[in-house]
Amino acid sequence: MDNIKKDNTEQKILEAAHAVFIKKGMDGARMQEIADEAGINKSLLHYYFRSKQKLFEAIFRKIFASAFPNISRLMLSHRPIEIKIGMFIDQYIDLLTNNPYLPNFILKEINRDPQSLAKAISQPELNSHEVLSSINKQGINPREIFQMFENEMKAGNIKKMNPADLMANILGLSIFPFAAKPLLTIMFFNGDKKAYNNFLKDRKKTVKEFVLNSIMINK
Amino acid sequence: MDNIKKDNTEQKILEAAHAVFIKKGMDGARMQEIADEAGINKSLLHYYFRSKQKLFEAIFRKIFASAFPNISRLMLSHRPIEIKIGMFIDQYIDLLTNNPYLPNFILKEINRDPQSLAKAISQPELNSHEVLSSINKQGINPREIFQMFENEMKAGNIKKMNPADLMANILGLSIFPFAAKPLLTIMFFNGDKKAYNNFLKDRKKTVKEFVLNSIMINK
DNA sequence: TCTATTTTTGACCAGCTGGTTAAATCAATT
DNA sequence: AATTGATTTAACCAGCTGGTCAAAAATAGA
Repeated sequence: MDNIKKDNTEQKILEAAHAVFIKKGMDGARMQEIADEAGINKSLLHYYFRSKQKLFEAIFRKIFASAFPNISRLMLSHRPIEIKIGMFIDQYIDLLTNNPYLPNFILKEINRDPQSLAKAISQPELNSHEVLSSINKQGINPREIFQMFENEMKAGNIKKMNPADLMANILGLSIFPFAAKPLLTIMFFNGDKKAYNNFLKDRKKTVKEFVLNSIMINK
Repeated sequence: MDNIKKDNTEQKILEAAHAVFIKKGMDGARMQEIADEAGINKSLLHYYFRSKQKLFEAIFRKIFASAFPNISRLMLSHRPIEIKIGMFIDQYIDLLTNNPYLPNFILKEINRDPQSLAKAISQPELNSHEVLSSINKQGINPREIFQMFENEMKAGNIKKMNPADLMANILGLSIFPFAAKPLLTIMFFNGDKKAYNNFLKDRKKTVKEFVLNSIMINK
């Protein structure tokens, strides 16, 4: 069998499906559109992936995994807490800047079908060779990160608070401007896209300042 | 003409459409489902509202308006800034607690069709009698609020920062836990819904502390 | 070259969706 | 009771969607 050709087609399908699904979501995407994007016959989609659902699940796991880069490795490393939080915000906003459709896709799909989410977490990324380097293969384990936060609090390095709140705050501050892009562009910047982009450009700095101002203990 | 009957049917349609659209969104909603929910024939939907699009727009404006309670009146009132921000966070999280599907609906639709958003802002809520009391009829004007923030900064009451950042931070911190409910329930609380609800219960307090800790100037 | 297997295609289908239409029902006026 | 106009219904339709299938094309092995 011609593995090269097979892999090529499968790869083309995956890339096309990724592009279409992330733009339109599961409901909005059309199999014909994916086929066109891949430059192949629609039936081939069903030949390689039995149904739209199966194809979507394959893509969803990838996209979902890419939305959570190796947080754990960074967060559990031995650096000062303010450095770790700062680096995380930097990396996360960089990720969102390069993949601005990510938040919208994730939010839409986890609300449309929360089951997929559980599945994606329990069966993370089984693909053989082309695993994105940024994926945390063990899945994300927030409890370890929460524990680390609590240790820093006990050590008196940051103010005491619910670690889930701290994590949610960091994520919310990072993600919101991307998820609500059209809203902010129109309401805050009167439709001026350049003004919105300038706002985004400074966002890494301002989020870091905002978070650290809030949680660092004045010495 | 029998205005009572007409109003009744129209009202039933609006309520049914509201319920279905907020659950499924424009793409996922079915005219038949709305008709069933209202207990009427599907053709009646087209009799009262010409098309699905028209019906959706009528509902969208209402839902969108309800998502922005009279921020301006509160924010421009003569109270200390920390009180105003605290009250706003209280009110907003209360609103989201009572309408947990709001963030998901708004985020989904403003990204699906940003045009509607512009329309909803420029043509806010023209309905005659049953205008929600919480709606700011003039629409929201963030620039006035930004100006107020800047005045407080100049007066040395809060730290200097981009007012758009401050507003985005307050909104993001408030909205994110609701928009990402399934994600947080599974990843943070291991699927334990009670733990998620407890988290939400304290959220007003923790968001207020987080924001004020960050922006208040130590005296 | 001939055969067997895999890959690709085009034609097709059942089911659902938003929407239309003509007829039936209802309510008010005369 | 008859007329008129608004409201409601049932039946229907065109178009699209995911999916199937048999045949064709490509490939690999003998």
